[in-house]
Amino acid sequence: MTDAATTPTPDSLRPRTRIQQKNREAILDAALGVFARDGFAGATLDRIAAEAGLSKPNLLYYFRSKEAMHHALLADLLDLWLDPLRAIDPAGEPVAEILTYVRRKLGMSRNLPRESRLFANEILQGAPRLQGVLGGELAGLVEEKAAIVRGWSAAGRIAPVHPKHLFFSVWALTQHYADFDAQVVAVLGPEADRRWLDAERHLMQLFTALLTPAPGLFKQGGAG
Amino acid sequence: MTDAATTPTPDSLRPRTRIQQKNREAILDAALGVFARDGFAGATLDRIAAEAGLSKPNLLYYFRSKEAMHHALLADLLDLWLDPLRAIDPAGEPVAEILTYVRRKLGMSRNLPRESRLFANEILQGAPRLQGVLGGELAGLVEEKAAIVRGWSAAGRIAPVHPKHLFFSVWALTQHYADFDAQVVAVLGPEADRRWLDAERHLMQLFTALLTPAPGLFKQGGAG
DNA sequence: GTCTATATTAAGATAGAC
DNA sequence: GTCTATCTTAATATAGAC
Repeated sequence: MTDAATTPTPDSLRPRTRIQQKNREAILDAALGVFARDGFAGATLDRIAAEAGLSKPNLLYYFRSKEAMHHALLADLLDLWLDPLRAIDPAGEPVAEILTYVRRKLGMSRNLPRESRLFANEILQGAPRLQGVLGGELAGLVEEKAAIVRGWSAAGRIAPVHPKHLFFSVWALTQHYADFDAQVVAVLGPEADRRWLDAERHLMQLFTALLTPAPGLFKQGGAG
Repeated sequence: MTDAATTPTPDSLRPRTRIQQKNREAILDAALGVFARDGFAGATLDRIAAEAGLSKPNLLYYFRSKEAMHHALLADLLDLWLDPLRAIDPAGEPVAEILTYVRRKLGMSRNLPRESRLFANEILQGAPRLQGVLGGELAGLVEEKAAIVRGWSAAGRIAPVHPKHLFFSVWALTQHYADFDAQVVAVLGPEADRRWLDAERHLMQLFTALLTPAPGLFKQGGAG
């Protein structure tokens, strides 16, 4: 079955010419930067137009409103954002699985800081446009992964931790380096160049200490 | 020496009638809520006026501009924000000092969430009005306290950690519960009522695990 | 599809009566 | 000190030519 009118084709996937695609992407890229820095209310179409290299009315040819641009960005974001969490494998080695998760999330902070800030802005403002998704898709996925962590704790393969607060910790610690970068850089001064490397080392140490089970208790099966 | 004209009296301390004081405080209180939720650009004088129970022109009788209100809030905030960090005592028991610090910071997230979000909004936007203070007062204080932590690590009284990234971790983990409350509540669902208690337990466990030095290495002096 | 010109609304700030 | 009325600017969005 090829793509057809059977399933309602989402707006973001409607076929377009190469020029249309290119302009759409240029607009969304510019909008991402502006929304991330200035928030929804602080962002202006003038700025987005300038950064995209298009005129303001031309922006509104591609998106019917500022709101629509913001919506298009957010709609794609959560999926991307949750990829590392989805990748947690119940069959993997528990501590390694979580350390990998942390490393991936930190990598996203480093490589996608605008996305992180867009998300942070939205949540800070009470998640007016994400409420449903947070309580639905996100809560469901977290519930599923929390059960895995709970199982690992019960089996003594990691220390007993509150699974959901463990995830909060991963989010808080990794996203901090994107969202609060201005503060991180100001505090570190000349050390700031090394911040991503030092952050990774620090977070590996932190989660290893938190999760490594106390020796001699429960351990069943051992390594491998 | 009582207060006199010797030191330039800051605007926020100029003597006022009780009514003036009360209105000023009502305005700042309302402004704090609105700036925290909507960011600087998203905040409107109409909203602030409504929440303060005053007319818009009356707001501008007390503060010459929206910018001035924001400035007044930020000016007081950093001092308050850094109090728990200042309280870290080099003569205290290392792990206990840091756990106390974490507990105080978490308490501030719980009791002063608007302040936390105001601060987060500002940093998220690149700290345009705090750059100087972050690189000055904040960086200086962190440097001082980092030296203490470094000393504790060197003496084997806590595990060897990167002191500044340790502070970042405290900030990220505690402020997350204020700034991302919408997400925390959505993910926890019915558990959300217990979030502050569970967060405290989780963070105590996390920092205890991170900081407690490996037994048998270095330990000099022991308990007491 | 892209532009110039413009309608419309909202928000910061001021004037001036009381 | 506080209000109503208003000025002014800036920003979203649209009309209509090309």
